[in-house]
Amino acid sequence: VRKVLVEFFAETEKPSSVPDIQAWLGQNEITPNKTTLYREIAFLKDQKIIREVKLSDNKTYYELATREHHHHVVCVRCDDVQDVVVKHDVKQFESKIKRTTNFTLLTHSLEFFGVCGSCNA
Amino acid sequence: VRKVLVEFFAETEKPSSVPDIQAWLGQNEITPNKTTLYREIAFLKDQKIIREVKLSDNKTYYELATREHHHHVVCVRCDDVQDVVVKHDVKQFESKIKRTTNFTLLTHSLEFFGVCGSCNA
DNA sequence: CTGGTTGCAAACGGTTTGCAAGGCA
DNA sequence: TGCCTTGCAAACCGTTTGCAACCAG
Repeated sequence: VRKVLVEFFAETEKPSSVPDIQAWLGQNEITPNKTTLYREIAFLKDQKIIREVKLSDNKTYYELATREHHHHVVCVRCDDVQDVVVKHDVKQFESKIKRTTNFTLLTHSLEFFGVCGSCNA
Repeated sequence: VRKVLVEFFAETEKPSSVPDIQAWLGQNEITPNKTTLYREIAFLKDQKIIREVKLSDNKTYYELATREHHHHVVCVRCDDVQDVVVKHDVKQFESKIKRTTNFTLLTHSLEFFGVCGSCNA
């Protein structure tokens, strides 16, 4: 199952949740138990092959960790997700935050919500 | 219950989840049914008295909507949450995103994760 | 009488856990 | 044999829903 998962992530550009993955695999005649899926996902995450992504619903999404650092725009109508790469990123904020809060920063997450082109039409 | 909730949010500076609120109320001898809480929270959110906040766990948090627009720094050790106000904010990114994705942007969410001062000691 | 409020029980959906069984070196 | 992998069932936890009771104007 592990290999199939890596292939899945390689050819999937959008973040996927475990239920998403299970549904997709199901259409390809692969029907692993959900426990297996959750365990494999945890493994791949530990190995830093995939990374967690949180969108607005209370689910956990995953995407290949090899992808360039980026953020997401989520359509509130159709749930479509697009990547956005922000030049210079949020780094400019981090030094200020370190000064004002004395946190040691590890990561950040930035998502935008709106209505996509096709839903606007 | 509604009044108590508004008071609760007024004197609480950190985002709170419904289970959080229920626990806090419990210590003050107020024990409403969780259904009631969820319904009141939904009401306050509809009235735009409180707003939703998503942190890294799969729970929904709420805070007073009257607070200045800000973001959060979450300690990955103790889950402490601090507010941060970022000057000029993320607005600078939004115009670029509008151009490249033709989304109509509504909101964004930005959270930082790290280790707080006391957990670092 | 009516509309808004509350409670309870059940369901739901994503996620986790305990345990037993299977596959392979 | 021993370890890694899989499945199944049940639990968990936040959240939602249907329904009945209740209270106030």
